[in-house]
Amino acid sequence: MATQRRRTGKGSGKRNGKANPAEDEAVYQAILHALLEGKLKAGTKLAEPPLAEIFGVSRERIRKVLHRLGAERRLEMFPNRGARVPRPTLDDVRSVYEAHRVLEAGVLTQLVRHIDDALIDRLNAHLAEERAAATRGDRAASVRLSGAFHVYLVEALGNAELSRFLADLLSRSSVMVSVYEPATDSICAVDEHGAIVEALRTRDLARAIAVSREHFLHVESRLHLDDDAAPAAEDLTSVFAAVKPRRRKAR
Amino acid sequence: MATQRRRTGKGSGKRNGKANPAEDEAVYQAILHALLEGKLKAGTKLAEPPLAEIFGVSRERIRKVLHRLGAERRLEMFPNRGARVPRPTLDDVRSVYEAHRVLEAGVLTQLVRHIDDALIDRLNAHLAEERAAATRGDRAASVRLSGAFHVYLVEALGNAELSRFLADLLSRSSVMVSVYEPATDSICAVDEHGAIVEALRTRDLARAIAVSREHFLHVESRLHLDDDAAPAAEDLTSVFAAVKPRRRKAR
DNA sequence: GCCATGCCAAATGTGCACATTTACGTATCA
DNA sequence: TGATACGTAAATGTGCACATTTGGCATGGC
Repeated sequence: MATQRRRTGKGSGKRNGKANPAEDEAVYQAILHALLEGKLKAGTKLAEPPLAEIFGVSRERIRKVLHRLGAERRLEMFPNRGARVPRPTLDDVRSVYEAHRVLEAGVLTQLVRHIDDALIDRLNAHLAEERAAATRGDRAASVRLSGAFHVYLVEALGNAELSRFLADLLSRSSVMVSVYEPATDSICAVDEHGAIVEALRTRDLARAIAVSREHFLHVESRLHLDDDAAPAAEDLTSVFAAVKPRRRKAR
Repeated sequence: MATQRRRTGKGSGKRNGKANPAEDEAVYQAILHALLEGKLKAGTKLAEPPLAEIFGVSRERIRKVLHRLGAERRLEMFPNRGARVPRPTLDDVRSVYEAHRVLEAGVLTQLVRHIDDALIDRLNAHLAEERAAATRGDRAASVRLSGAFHVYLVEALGNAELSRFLADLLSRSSVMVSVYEPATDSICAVDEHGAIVEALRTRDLARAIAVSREHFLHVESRLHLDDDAAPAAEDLTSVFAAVKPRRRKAR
């Protein structure tokens, strides 16, 4: 078996250098969720030492995660000056929405060529779910299903590149929505989704694109700059208090 | 060894650990270029120690670059087993081409709403360049300008998200082209580009999309699986011989 | 009173020394 | 002879110590 070689010095029961890829993912998911939920105020600095202390992992692990999030443009990285929560401008938000609009126009163009009854049925089933959630006033489900509708459209093409791009856009817009919160009922109106499906069923591409466009403009028009209405916090400890796998003890 | 340290230039610190962020970028660009140029055979393992030796930098530097390339899906990462040059299937290639096709359909849809004479003039000027390169037989310029045409179309929208997505698709397809090399004259036929511009000028969206679609299908049809025709090498030293910033002891 | 300068604590960046895992050659046995 | 087990070398993963940089604060000069 393994020769038990204990490193002298700071062992003291704590796990020293072991491979644990799950820990990376846990920290990554925790910070990502905090970003997506809007729990972190825009401009907040994410320093390595306090995060390492909060999560009870080494600084290098935090470091790796922060750089990964930076590469995904979910954090703003400043050389030698650390990572900060990005402060998206209203133009940034419009850019994401426009990209989603343009993408969906292309998707619809491709869809009308390959659409079949089975897909129409699936989309209608999804619409039924959306309506059910709306009628019973389940706002969380409504928001989720509204986003899922657009995911359905893209995934109907079965193209991994397009699906990935849409997922990126959606996660990005969800962050921004927390800043420029619409705070209205549901993000997407179900009847607009239904109109898109109906246009697809009749292979009316021009109408499908027009409805989709109006739909996105409608959603976009609800955005408004609302600076200090966001309940986001700056205190990292309170933000990550719930998901703390810490092993270290307090000093 | 040599205690001589230069402040300027790339004084590749072997024993001395100094900050040099430009070195990261140099290594990254070198490997990325090798990938884009198709110099690396699909399936080749990129181990850290030999690369560190070749570039004359520390292993951690190589490590960081490899992981970055893995996050960009330009390398295949296997936990505890290193990085390998991906081996794209023909379906992968078709997926990228289809994504490009779908994206451009959306871009054209948006473009016909905002197009003006100045843009038409710029596009025509670009077409003239393409024709000039084609008539003088400059294949390298033809390929470059052909790709730039599609970049022009997207950048006319001024949307950073869409531009980034297209750049990603283009770099990905250029890698794949080296595997499934078309080896024909030019990637894009100039007259097809001209037809797109003409359709845009007359605001004929349906025709623009149809031409674009045919254009992409035309390019895609040239692809063919050509296993061992690729001149890619497996020997890392020879691949990176030209871009070796390594410092010798005494010279 | 205000700006410039220098010092110090904290944070970031990096090389290095291990631990762990994988790959591979060799020996042993059925 | 072939397949399995084993031991060793190499490669990957990680924590740690240290260099470098940054930001703030105090001091002193104008």
